[in-house]
Amino acid sequence: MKDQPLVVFNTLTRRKEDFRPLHPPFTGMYVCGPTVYGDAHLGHARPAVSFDLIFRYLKHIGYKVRYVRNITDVGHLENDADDGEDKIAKKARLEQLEPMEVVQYFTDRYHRNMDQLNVLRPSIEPRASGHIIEQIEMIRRILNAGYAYVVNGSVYFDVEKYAQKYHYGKLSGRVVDELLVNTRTLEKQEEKHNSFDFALWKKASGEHIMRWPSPWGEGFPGWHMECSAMGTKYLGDTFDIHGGGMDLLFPHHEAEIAQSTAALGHESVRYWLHNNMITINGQKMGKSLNNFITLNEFFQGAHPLLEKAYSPMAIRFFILQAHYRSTLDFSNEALQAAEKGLKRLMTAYVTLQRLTPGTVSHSDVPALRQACYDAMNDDFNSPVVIASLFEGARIINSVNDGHESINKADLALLHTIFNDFVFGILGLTGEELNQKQLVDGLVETIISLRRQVREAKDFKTSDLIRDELRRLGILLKDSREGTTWELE
RNA sequence: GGUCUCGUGGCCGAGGGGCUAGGCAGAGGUCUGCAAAACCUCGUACAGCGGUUCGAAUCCGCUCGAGACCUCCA
Repeated sequence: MKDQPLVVFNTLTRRKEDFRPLHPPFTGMYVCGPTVYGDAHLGHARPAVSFDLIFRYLKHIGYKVRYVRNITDVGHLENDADDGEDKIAKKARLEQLEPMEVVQYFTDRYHRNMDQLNVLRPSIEPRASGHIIEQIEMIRRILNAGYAYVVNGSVYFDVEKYAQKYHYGKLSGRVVDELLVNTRTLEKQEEKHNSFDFALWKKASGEHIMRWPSPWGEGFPGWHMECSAMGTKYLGDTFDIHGGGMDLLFPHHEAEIAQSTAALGHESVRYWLHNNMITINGQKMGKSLNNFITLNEFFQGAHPLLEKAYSPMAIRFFILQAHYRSTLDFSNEALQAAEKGLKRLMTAYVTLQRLTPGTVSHSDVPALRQACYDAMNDDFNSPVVIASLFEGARIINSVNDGHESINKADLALLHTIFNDFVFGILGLTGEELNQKQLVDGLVETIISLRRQVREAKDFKTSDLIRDELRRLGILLKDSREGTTWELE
């Protein structure tokens, strides 16, 4: 079952293809990571969880995966691709911090959020600012190949020239002639030959603080350069998978293809995988619409649109219940449904631990396992995996209730299925109860029961309760106002 | 305006020419001191209109509606 071909939907061909890595058992995957100028929101969780699922599954079926996910800390501009302020630099100016302080702060917070979601760390997490040399080198190669031009200390990609030999727009379906008509003409773009040309290197103006020396003067790299440079640096000139959000298809990924092809003479990426968006009230949740809810807000319930707090695992499960290429609509109702479904699955797992085998099985457990692999092999169809796992939960509960039985081999298989898929591949974890809340609640409950006993003048029982708690290190103190407690 | 998606029962979501997922919510039942959990049963959904076909939610066309990208966004 693991030997069945894995089929993935390649955005480049718009169809499902057999996944055949270049150098099995090794495979490489590059995914566009966050620009660290703010807290991660639910939209950021989608690619993180989706590609975590893919990373986990590839490893599960035996690949040695090198997973590269970058941190964008320079070059990502606001407003338009060539003349906005750098997002990081802007934040630094507003907060009166060094840009790298902003980067460190939000990178740390991003990592914390990803850990909470049980998203595995990538194998390599390169930063754009740490790869200026590689980017300059790649720009030089593009220039040498004749697909870029220098103007006044900046370097631009020559899309028209490139399009004469290669297919610009092959990933996103854009047509160069139409781009000319449809691309907005923006201010201060007179340096470019064509409006659709994009910056590889930008000259730094006087007040620009994030700047590096280059053959073309002091400046900084264009946003698209980092991924081309770092992807090929760590995964080779040709590598298997490149992922990211669908909103990056154009221009970001299209530009990446053009850059790599111009510099190397061939494309770098074999399979392009794109996750869809999370919507809120039918619209994409994103920075620009200012309709996003951060992960921390979800975890704390601290947002007007949230009826309550949602645990990281509820969020993860919510995301996995939809296929990664479908839009997923946020609502409190949907989130609460996910929360309850997750609880049902986890409770079944606990029940599974105390099941004892019988002589016959009434349910087809091997078929269940097969269904899980079939679903994953069909472009990572996690919702179908989850449906099968719920069938597993049904079997567990029925056996537990004595409505059916399961033989020894099938019981062992059920353990394997849950361990492999629930924890290993879907990456779900049991919710940890908040220990402090739990202790507080328990002690308060005991104190209130003891009060009833005391009111009934049953001091023998009330003293017994106090002594037993004291043995655990919990000291009860009775006073006129009532009973308080503390840990000794 | 261009390119491209998508419209599935109260909600979320798979599937994708005949075998009609799953979760949540709801109804009934079993169990039960009560409750919870669990199990069983139930609703018979595919935007509309045509067409192809023995047969369409699934293919084709049109209409309506929603969204994404075309500018930074995961």
